[in-house]
Amino acid sequence: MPKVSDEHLAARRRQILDAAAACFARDGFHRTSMQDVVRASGVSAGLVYRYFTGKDDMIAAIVTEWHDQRRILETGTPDERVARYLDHLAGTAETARLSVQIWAEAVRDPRIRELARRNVDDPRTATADALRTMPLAAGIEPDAFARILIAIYQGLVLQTAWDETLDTETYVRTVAAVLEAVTRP
Amino acid sequence: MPKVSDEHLAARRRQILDAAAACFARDGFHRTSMQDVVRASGVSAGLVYRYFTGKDDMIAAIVTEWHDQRRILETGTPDERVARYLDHLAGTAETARLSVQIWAEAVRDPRIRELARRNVDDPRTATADALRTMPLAAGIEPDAFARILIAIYQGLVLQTAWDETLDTETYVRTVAAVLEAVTRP
Amino acid sequence: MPKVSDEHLAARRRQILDAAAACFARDGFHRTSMQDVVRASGVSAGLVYRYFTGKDDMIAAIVTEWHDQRRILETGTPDERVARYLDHLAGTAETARLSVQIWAEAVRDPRIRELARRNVDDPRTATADALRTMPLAAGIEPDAFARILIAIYQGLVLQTAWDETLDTETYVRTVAAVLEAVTRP
Amino acid sequence: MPKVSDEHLAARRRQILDAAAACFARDGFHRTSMQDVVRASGVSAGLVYRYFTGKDDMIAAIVTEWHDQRRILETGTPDERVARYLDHLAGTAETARLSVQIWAEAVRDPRIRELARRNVDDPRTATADALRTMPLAAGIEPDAFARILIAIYQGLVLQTAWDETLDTETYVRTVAAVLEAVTRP
DNA sequence: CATGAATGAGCATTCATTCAT
DNA sequence: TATGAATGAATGCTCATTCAT
Repeated sequence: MPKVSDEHLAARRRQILDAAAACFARDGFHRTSMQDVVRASGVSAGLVYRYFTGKDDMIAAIVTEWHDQRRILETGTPDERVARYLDHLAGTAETARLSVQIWAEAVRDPRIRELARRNVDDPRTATADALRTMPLAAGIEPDAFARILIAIYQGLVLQTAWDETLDTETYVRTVAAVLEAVTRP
Repeated sequence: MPKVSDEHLAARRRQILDAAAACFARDGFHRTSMQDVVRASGVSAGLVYRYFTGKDDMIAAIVTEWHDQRRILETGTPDERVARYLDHLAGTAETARLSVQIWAEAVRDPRIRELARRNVDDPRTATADALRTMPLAAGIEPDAFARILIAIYQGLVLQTAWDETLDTETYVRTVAAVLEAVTRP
Repeated sequence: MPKVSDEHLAARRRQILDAAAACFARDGFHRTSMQDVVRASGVSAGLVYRYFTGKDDMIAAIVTEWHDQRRILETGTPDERVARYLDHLAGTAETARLSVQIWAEAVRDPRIRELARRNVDDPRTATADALRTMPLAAGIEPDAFARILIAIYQGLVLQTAWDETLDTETYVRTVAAVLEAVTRP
Repeated sequence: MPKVSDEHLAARRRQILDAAAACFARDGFHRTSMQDVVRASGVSAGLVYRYFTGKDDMIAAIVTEWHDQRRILETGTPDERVARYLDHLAGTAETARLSVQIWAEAVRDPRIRELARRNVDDPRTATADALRTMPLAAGIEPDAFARILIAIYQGLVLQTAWDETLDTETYVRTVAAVLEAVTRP
């Protein structure tokens, strides 16, 4: 019985998942056929179904990995968190495109929506807690401002998904200036 | 002779388009079958094709209407624009969900992407011009800050699409406070 | 009650039938939609169904008219018949194309096949009778040669349907020479 | 691993193509639905599309095979060609019916028309060349008489398509006698 | 008499999934 | 383990026909 190593299994799974992610980022979940994934991954149709129970399972795996990208804003000193937040504003275009597809899927699939919302809520709560320890400009509600910071991140992801040439550097600098103006009144 | 009135024709088109928009907002463009639209609109399959050449044409019509929702930030005094911008932060959940589906579609369809980008770029340019006439906090680049305002709008749309209960009021007030902090240094 | 004249009715019917024949000759019966006929005839969809019970009825009407084009070889002196036969070898391309479509339809529709076969058999029998009164070259069976003359006619119709530029004149002259060689041994 | 043999693949293709040809011969190309072909071939709907890109491709394959039935009159001594020509006058009824359907399709599809015309022109040219080396009865133009021989063939195909009981033997004998009368003046 | 909006069954085709090898 | 041929339900769309006006 050709029992192969766990590394081999994991590598195969990665190979399929990466190919699928590339397809999904480009064409969306529903315009990507399993044949597309099969072709892109270089394995056979049958094999895909030994690693994933079906298309939905594959989507779930990709969404789960995407979901784990949060936690950026949940640990460290406020300054560290700000630095990491600003860093992450500049992501790759493919990641951005995949995110947008997942956002759309979150609209119709409650389980994905749950994950997507936690990707907003967990960092937001953590950020709001941090903001409450700081002096804030007049009228700034910590919780709402935390939500605004998430929105700024999401908006940039969206704009990056549509325009690879977008100059994130100036954008990041100005976000920093906004943070400065609001938290150092 | 059943050469019916133009109003009737327009109303029929609306009826189909509204039903389609509701389907698309809920399930996305590709998970919505024409049968779904047919069922939701209450007309027959054949009739849909008298008003639209096909599914793509229907999507195009919906995207075009969505695209015309911009121009909010392009006319009036700065104060009027700010008021209108803040007003529009609080949209309906269905509109938000449809927007997210269109964003996702914009990733794969260049024509839709073009419209989506213009929905960002036209207001952004107009806003940046207005910002240049105002005193700004240190480090705030007019163009980047205009983009941030769009991002804030987009982020709220996204969060509204996932969570109907989201309290937009506090959010809007805090956005106003951010504007205050940045433009009245 | 707007009771119109019989001439009007007949003219309307002709108008529709001619438009239909043109469509059928170009695209065949099954690639021509009723919408095509409606468009080509310039009347409304509903009106077509006041003159014909349906598409099949319209086809039947056209096939019946086509069927009445036989009888060429059934009356007159042998010489007159030969002259008329040779004359009819050179038909218009549109008529030829319509004939080919009818032939194909005759393969699947027994009623049309019956008419098509009578278009072969009636002239054939009449011709064979005439041939039996003439001296024939060695080995020429009157009935088979009559069939051959029909075949020659059909073959030219077919070749005309595919090639409008076909030179029928030389062809007709050589058919006459064949007749000469066979009937004047 | 079900990388099945090439023979298996070819056999499957044949199975589908034969079933399709039978359907097309009986009902014509446009009255035959893919479901009909699927039913007749005994395979699933999906499988048909692994062997043919669509209905048009299947028609093209059948027409191409049909087209290769020419060349009968292009090689060998004149006597051999005559023998083969007379042999082929007696074809099967199904082949005849398929030919008629292809002829009709040739009227509307320029690519099929091209093949159909070459099925006339290639043998005709070869035959005319052969005829030019022979003594001919008065008034017989080699090229026109070659065309007449094609017409005789086509006419018999057509009459066979409508009438399976047609006695081809007498017909063939009389065609031979005509050839005799014309080429041995 | 005449219109053309409306119908819905039927069509060609795709695609997630299975299973014999 | 790995393959890819095979399945069949579902999709977007067309079209002959009807009927309210």
